[in-house]
Amino acid sequence: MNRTIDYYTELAQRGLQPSVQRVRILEFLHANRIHPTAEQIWLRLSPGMPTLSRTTVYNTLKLFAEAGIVQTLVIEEKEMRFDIDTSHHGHFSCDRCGTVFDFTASALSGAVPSELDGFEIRERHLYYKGLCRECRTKERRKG
Amino acid sequence: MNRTIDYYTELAQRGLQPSVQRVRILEFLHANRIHPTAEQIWLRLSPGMPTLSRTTVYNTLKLFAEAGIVQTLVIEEKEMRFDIDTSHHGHFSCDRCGTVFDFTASALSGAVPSELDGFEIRERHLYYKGLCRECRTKERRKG
DNA sequence: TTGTCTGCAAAACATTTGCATACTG
DNA sequence: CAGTATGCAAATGTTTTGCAGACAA
Repeated sequence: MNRTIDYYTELAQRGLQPSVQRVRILEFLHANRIHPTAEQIWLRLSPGMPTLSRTTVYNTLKLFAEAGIVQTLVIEEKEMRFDIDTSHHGHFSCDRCGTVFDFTASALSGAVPSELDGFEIRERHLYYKGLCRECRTKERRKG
Repeated sequence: MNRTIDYYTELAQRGLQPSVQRVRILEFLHANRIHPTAEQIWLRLSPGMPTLSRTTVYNTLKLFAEAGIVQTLVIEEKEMRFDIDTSHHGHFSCDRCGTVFDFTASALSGAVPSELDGFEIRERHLYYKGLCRECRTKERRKG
């Protein structure tokens, strides 16, 4: 089974033109569950596609977000991250190594507080920050 | 009772030099619970303090954040918001008017999932996005 | 007087925009 | 052929940095 074809048809079925760039970006997101930034995607794909521009990566990610293919995470200042897993889950961002971890979060599926009655909720995000296990160990060693 | 004096001593007690700029920014944050951006604070204070620079506003907010006087919200892309209320609560950001609302969120005080065992959690944020009551009504009127 | 704070100008950085060229149906 | 996608270069907007002068303990 050919994955490239899978993603090609996935895009086509959603009514999006399955250009080479879009298929490769979608492929990358499925294969690399690292909540990448646009820059990371570009850095990893451009060696194999020398003409790929950052603009296209940005355009494509915006398109994917609007189509509901990815969710956008604004957990850190400055750069946005993209998650191909659009299910409800929490995100932990390590202040030291920058890695973003997933964790299960039932709070995101529960009832909405009455203070928000009448509000239309489109997105729910639960973000934790701190030190991941590995970085915490390293910090302790240093002092 | 003189509020300016209160904030002056609050800063002094925390070991921060209570400069005119810092007192005014602290005062503004207490009086305007709007989760302002650095730019908003500068826009509102500079008419009364013509020499106030954006740099000072940024420096001061960073200082306040490090001192635990404010919490920083990265709910929206691009600009950071500052909240003088450092207690556990959720934030709702309206996609249309940009207003950030508070809501009670017990999920932020509960237990941490076992997936994060060994992690050091320093911050927890719950962000909702969508349309606030008022904007939802307006959207419906438009069709 | 010695270190810290302020504020200007310039830099840094992620993202967006304008537009010409290249695809694709 | 008509419409959409790509990609370069330039613009945008927020935040940071370098540095000189002002201020405070």
